[in-house]
Amino acid sequence: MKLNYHHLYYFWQVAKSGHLTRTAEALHVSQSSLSQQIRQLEERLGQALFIREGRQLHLSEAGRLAFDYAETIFTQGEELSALFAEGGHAHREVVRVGAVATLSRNFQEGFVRPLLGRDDLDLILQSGGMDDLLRRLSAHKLDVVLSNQPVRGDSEHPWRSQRLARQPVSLIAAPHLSPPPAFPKGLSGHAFILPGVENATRHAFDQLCSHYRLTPKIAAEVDDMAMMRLLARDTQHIAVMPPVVVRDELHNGTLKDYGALPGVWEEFYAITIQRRFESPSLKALLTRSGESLLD
Amino acid sequence: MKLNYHHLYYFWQVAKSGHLTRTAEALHVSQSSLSQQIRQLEERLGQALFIREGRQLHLSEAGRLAFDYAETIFTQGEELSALFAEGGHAHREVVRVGAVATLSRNFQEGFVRPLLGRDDLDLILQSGGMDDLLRRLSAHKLDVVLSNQPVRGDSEHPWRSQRLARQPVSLIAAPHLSPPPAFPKGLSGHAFILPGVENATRHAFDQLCSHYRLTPKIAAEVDDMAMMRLLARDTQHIAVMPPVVVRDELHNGTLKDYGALPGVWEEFYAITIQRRFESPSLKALLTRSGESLLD
DNA sequence: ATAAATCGTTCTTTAAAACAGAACGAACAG
DNA sequence: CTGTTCGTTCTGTTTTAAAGAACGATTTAT
Repeated sequence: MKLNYHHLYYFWQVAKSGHLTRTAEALHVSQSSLSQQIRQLEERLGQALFIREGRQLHLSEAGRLAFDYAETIFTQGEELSALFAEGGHAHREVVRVGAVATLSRNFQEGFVRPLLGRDDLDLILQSGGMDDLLRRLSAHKLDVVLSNQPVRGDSEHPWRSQRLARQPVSLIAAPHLSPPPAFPKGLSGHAFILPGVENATRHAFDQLCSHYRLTPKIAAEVDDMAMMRLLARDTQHIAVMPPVVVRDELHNGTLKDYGALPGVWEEFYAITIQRRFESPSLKALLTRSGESLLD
Repeated sequence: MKLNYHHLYYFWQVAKSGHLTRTAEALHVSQSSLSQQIRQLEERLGQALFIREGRQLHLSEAGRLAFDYAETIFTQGEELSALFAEGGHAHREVVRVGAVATLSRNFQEGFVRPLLGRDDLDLILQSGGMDDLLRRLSAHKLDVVLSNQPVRGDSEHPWRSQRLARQPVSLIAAPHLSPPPAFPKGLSGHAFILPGVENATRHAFDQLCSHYRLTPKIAAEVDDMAMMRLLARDTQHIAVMPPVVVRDELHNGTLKDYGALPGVWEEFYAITIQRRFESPSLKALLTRSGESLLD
């Protein structure tokens, strides 16, 4: 037995104003009709939504609960309605991409590159924390979230994490360092700029160090790749990061790649909610091979 | 001309499965009925929601948009429905209070104290950042947010900030300090533990210092009142905080109150969204005099 | 290649709902 | 005590949703 949204709508309107007669006039229906349909809703839900005191209506506790739901339901509906009302113009395709703020900008750019040239489509890029982005994903305010970590979905949040690409992680530092850093030997006297502890790359790095019984000196822990790039450029410390991030600096000799760390990868995941109808453009993005994303 | 949620529901169901006939069977209606009502929805919105290719249905861009809205609308509806379905038992009153994590725990406790004894009511307390809490407030997942700062509401977010109480802010430190700190003189040689710069109390403190041309030495900036309490207890520095926070320590002599700062107040605000029907218990909380909150 | 089956649309009829109007009763104002 | 106001209930009417049949287009099977 399904919930009747028509009834719920009337309930919502009456609950908002608190008056049956006035609402009936505003909605251009008779008060008897309103009264009946609200009663039907109450019967359907099995509980009184209003407490009748004399000739006044007060929300019951159940009513307050229902009202909260009705509020989000119908504000959404009105938003939708308004969206279609404003000019009958056809809707352009929209792809909304969220990326965790700590993600390499190069990668983000590589991901959306196929969409950049197209003027038949709106691209929306948003940065944020993982929690925030996933919330937006669940609320259908985003189509995909880019992250360097997969997430485990559950029945309530049926997220799907798909690895798009992985890239090696190197020791990056100023050129002409002496002694030149190398892994696993030749690190003495150097300090490190590392990703923060909640980063998966950092975890892999720590494991690697532990395996070789190294306790590297840490100069800084940085979450943001753009920030790490700056620090690598402006200090004499060794940054542990994917070379792509500092591609330009490597090319023009400002920085040098002292070699990749074995078994340490920066990984990239696309997190989506499984849907029957994915946007065709997004689908195309997700089925590309990983290579083209990382150059 | 209002949006027909009945039509939207059918559209949502068909869009989810992608098949009209199967959906018709699942919903126990004829496919003709489904087809017609979806067509009516399209006419109402002025745009095709499905693209008919041969005998297949694909979502149009407008359809994808509508589907996203429908999704949130009807998942909310199903949640509501489920809530009432699980046993016909009457709903207990619920008061959901959010508090910014930096707020004094004493104050939070004082605020909800009248509700603690009542077993006819569920109390839900949540901590979090201001952004997060306000989002929950807007989504009707919270009834009130406690903060030490007011927020300005706008048309989209009609928040109402109501000052509940204010309390003096004192210099708090270990007893028997020499020289005993005093304001505005007698601060030399002492360092301070202060609230973070985004805190309104800190702002008032800085203004006061600037007025007396003082540049106090800062030992630590702490956002969390509970943390500040610990630091005050375990260091020799002077904490700038409301005495309430360390009431116990003041009482048993672990800490000493060296006097209130003139014109500096810690303020407490309750942020709500204006509604016609507030929970009576919440209403009672909000109309109390401020004094009882702070002892 | 042609027949049969599948799937969505359209038209017409039938069933179900939403609706309006009148009668009723309780609460409040003067 | 007498209007008037406001919500409820009952009854008949109107509107809307639903079912069924006919149709056309597309895919599958023979």
